[in-house]
Amino acid sequence: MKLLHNLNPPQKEAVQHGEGPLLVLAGAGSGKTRVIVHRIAYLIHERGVPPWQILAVTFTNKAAGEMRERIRHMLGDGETPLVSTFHSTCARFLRNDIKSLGYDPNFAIYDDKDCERLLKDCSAELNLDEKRYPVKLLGSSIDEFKNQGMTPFDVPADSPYQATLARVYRCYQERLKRCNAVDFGDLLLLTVQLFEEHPEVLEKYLKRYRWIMVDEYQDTNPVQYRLVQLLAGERQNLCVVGDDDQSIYGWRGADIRNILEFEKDFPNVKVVKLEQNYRSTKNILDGAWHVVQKNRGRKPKRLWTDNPEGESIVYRTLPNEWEEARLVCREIERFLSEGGDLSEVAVFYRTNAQSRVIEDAMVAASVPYHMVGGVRFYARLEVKDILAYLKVLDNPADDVSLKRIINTPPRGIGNTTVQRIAEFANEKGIPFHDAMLEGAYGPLLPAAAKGKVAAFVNEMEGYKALSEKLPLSELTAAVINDSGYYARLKSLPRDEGQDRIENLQELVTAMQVYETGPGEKGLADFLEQVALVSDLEHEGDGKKASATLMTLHSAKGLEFQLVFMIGMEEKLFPHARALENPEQMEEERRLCYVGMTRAKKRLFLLNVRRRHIFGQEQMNAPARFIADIPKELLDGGDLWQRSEPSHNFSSSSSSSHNLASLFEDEMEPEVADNEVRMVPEDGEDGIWVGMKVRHAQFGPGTIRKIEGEGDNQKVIVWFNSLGGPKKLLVRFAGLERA
DNA sequence: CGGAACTTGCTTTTT
DNA sequence: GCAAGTTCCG
Repeated sequence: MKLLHNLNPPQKEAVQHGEGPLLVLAGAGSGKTRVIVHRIAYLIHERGVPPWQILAVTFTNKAAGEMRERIRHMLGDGETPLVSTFHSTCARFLRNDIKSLGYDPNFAIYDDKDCERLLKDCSAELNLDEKRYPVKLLGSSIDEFKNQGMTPFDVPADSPYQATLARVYRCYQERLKRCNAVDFGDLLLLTVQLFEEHPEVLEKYLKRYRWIMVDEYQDTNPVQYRLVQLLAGERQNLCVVGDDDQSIYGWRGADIRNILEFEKDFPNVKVVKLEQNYRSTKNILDGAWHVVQKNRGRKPKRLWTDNPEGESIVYRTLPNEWEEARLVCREIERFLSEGGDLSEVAVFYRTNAQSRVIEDAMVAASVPYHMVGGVRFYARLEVKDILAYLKVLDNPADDVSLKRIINTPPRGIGNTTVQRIAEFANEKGIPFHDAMLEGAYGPLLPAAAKGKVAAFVNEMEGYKALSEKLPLSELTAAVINDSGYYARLKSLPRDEGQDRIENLQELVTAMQVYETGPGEKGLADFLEQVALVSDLEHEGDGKKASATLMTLHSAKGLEFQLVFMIGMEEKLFPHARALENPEQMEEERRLCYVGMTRAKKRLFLLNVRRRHIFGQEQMNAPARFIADIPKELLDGGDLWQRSEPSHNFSSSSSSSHNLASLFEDEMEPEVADNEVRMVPEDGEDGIWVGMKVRHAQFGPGTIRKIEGEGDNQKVIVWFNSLGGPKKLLVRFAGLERA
């Protein structure tokens, strides 16, 4: 076993550390996962620790998956340690022992949307003014309370406002319990409560899990911190790995002090620093360091690398987001022509909304890509609808799901009826489901409504019966058909219905895959996966090479040879909401650091002069981070406010464009409007047959024909250079009026 | 009660 | 610019 082979001295030190707390400060690209994996193998092989005594906790499913994979690769197929996210770990504990807290073990896990529905009911019950207490705000406040480890009774009523929040929180919590449901925050908080109020339960887990590892420790919030402490027990065989420079989840309650003060919390801790970076070129590493080094709340340190200096970091400013996207595609093509591998390419953006333009450009340029995150599959309307049927079958007390489907598709059970049932449920403090039965069989409702509700109850009983004999995928197919949901989608206009039908087919396929996979095959287990994994893994796409699109947040832990960071503009990145708050600004800076340090060989920092946000044109200054990178590391750095020359079509008509003033609104010459207006927004005034245009590549030409509208608008242009026509998507052509 | 037409408010980031 | 929520009408 070459366990210690190819490890540098500090890595070895971390791997070989025995009992007692261990803090590994692992810089970007310093072989962090490697250390965890090797350490686990070391414990098992050299220390004789049984695998089932080891628990490794991560933040994301992706990280857990990767770690599991690498452990299996190292240890083979035998028994493996439990590697899972905080939330899945807690869900597992709660499924076993939540009875002690008065919930049923088949509790549902609510996502944000579900919680919002519930909160709305609470808000109504408490007669709150929705203007003063927007549901969104209530939700985030409660989430924050939970992250801090506070129950409704821990909320200090030091102002009327706080007192109201506490009341909402209490109401919300009661309702969740009545639904036999928990939210994400509860998974952690209830587990802590469980352990603190029932020491005998904790004892059970302490006996079993004797070695605890926590990845990305800098991202733990106070509840997670408490959980880790509880699980460490007196043994304190606790190994935490993290990097304060990569703490990017402050908004989710993560407290960077957890890692900065770990040494205080565990006085006899062993600290190991991993400072050699194996990933990036010197230029990239240096550039990133200059960005993050400005932060005050960090442990002073500087990574080093034996890697070559490498290429300069490339900085470019484009006229608009479409040109930005096109540059990305062109550079990807260049990279491929140099023999690069598409799976080594990533595009990072600050907000999900930015992905669309890139996607469109990639489709147009035929660059295969896949998106990580984004609109989650299981969050789609139609998927949630069908899942709601299944959730009710699994847990009839689930009010939110039941109310969702009772009249979806329409079965003539209107608002009045639902309201009456809900009122009855509230009066009695019983689940909506029980009140609904009363409606179907008792004197609660007028005859017409009663009949319809009874029919629905019947329908659900039918599914329940099916659920006992059919595999999940077939049950689901039956629900989709028999409920009339499918017929309804069919009846929609083609463009609306088709996507949704395909999504439902994908849902059934996902279930079939799940059924043939290993492990549990039940409905409850599937639902848990859906709640916690929250996205379909598209690994099955045959590892077909494709570029990766994702937010900066989901980029953490990954690496690529070629990285683009787009939208490097003030108000976007750093995000507008961070501008006023120094702490949040530090987090943006770390986010920038995380993004840059993902790049192994080539790094592009891009921004645009004008961008559409909320459908409105905005002009923002370049991200401040650009100016923090020494000019000698940057290609384009000395001209940092200059437009990208070779792709700035109007540069010939106005050389003043090349100078620094472009970002100042007043100075913006109107000539620049041309190229922007040419980008079709709603197909309005911009173009007409016979119009003379200029194309970056093909030069001057004349529009012969216009086809389609909006995003799909195409033009046929007769180009002089070609001596013939060319069909172009207006959106991507970047045509300029000639 | 159901569906169309209109209005709104929204965007950080994820389990 | 868009999706979701609300209002209004048949």
